[in-house]
Amino acid sequence: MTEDVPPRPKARAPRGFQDRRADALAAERRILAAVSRVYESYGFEHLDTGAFEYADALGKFLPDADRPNEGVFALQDDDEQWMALRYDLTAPLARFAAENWDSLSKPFRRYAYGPVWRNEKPGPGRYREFLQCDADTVGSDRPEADAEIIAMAVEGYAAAGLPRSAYALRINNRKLLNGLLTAAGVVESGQKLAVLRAVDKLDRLGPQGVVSLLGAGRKDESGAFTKGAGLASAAIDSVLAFVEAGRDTRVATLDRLSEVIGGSAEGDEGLGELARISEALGRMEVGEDQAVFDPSIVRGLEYYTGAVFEADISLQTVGERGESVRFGSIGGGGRYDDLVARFTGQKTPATGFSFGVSRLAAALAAADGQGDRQRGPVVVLALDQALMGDYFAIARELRAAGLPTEVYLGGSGMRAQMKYADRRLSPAAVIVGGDEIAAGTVTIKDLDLGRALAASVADNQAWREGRPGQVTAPRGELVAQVRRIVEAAA
RNA sequence: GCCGCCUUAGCUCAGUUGGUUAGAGCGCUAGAUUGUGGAUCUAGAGGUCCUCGGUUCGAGCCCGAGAGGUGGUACCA
Repeated sequence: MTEDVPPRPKARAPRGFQDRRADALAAERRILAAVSRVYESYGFEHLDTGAFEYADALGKFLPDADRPNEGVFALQDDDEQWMALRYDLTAPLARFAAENWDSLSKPFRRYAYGPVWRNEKPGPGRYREFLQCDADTVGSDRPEADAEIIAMAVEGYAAAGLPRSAYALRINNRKLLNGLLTAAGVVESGQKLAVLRAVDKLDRLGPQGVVSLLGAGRKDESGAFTKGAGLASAAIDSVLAFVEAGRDTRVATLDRLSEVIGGSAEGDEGLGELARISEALGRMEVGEDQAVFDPSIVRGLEYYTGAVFEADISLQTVGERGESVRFGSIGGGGRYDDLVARFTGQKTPATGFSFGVSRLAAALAAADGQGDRQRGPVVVLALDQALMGDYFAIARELRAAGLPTEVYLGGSGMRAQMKYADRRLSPAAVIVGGDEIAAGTVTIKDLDLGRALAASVADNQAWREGRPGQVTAPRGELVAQVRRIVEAAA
């Protein structure tokens, strides 16, 4: 009988999706706990919403029949409605706030964290599923609300464990550049957008590159040509002067900006908002090195209407192959006064910030040298089938005493069991065979001690017979002996 | 989306002008060591040579298309 062999599926994660193991998860959990504590200390309430939203709630990236998954992961519900996985936490917040507006106490302040999904080309440090952690204030147009968001972001990074010198929040206001462009006679929206994109590339291309992109266009090393914004040279000069207006302190930058902006109504409004943010940041004692006014910050998102924030990490690390590893932006946000209005028709001021948790975790791991590995449990070796009951009794006793413990459940011999415990980074192994049962004792091995000694032992016979870190104690001392070893390891 | 490069064992890679049975290191499993982790030695398992089509007596190698990966660029709510 010949049977068709069913094709075997290839075991692989979808591209852009990653498996995270205990070490990475523990790091994420630490970050989320630390940042949540900061948010709650400012009075923000925790909110969780579902992974899916109806597509029309997600904004202008609606799935259409031809390309339903452009940018988002979308599917059609059994009532034909399009639903899509959320691509950030802000759109669901806007929906929630609009849906519950009448019953919420205003301003509504909430924080949220969870995975978001984007259906786009993955790259290094860029996934199609990743964690964000957001805090937003809905219903306050005060610049002080922005200042508070900034202060929390700075505090959040510190609480997560980033060294102060490794990060900074860069702050700008959309109204400044808008006002400047209006004053310079640039009113066409496509052209404005091109200017924003050009300015955004200052850090990567430098002033020269930005000037080309503001003007006719730019050809890169690969020969590809990017069309420019087509500004006149006078306008280019004023944009460049604006972009380079950054000074050592927030107040000095403000002074310089007021010289450069040139008195448009919108520009003055932006300056006024930044001044009040500056005042509040000063009184909240947010350091000049932690929160910087930087006119070149744009944030691509079109929905921002006022202040914009972006967190940069300056950490430079070296990867496994000696290449330098750069982490991009590790968070961003800003003021979006029109998002809730999409649902309610009423202009509702809102401002918020989003931590890129996954990137932050990667940055932290690089900063402190790959981070700590999670310790394994105490392993009770299964040496004798007839004694399995005793092994489970021992494990129960240890767990009851608060010591994570497992009985080895594989089928391999003792050597493999020791190796198993070693590779799990277990602090101790409990060895009970016929000898111990007969004598009423337990043998406990301190695996860390052996790990430390291993380097200096060359001869296997000596290594084995030396039995480093191994004690045999009366059965009644089991918990005390194991606890001593585990606590020394922690 | 566009341009370049790449795809051979779990991982990193070698593979001669196109010629018999496709290799190495690391890792994995086991033995040397009946009850002891590292090192050493030995053995073993592990392959759709990315896929499909073509050229050829013969293709891992040549040609075409596609997929995936990667770097740059564009976009990025």
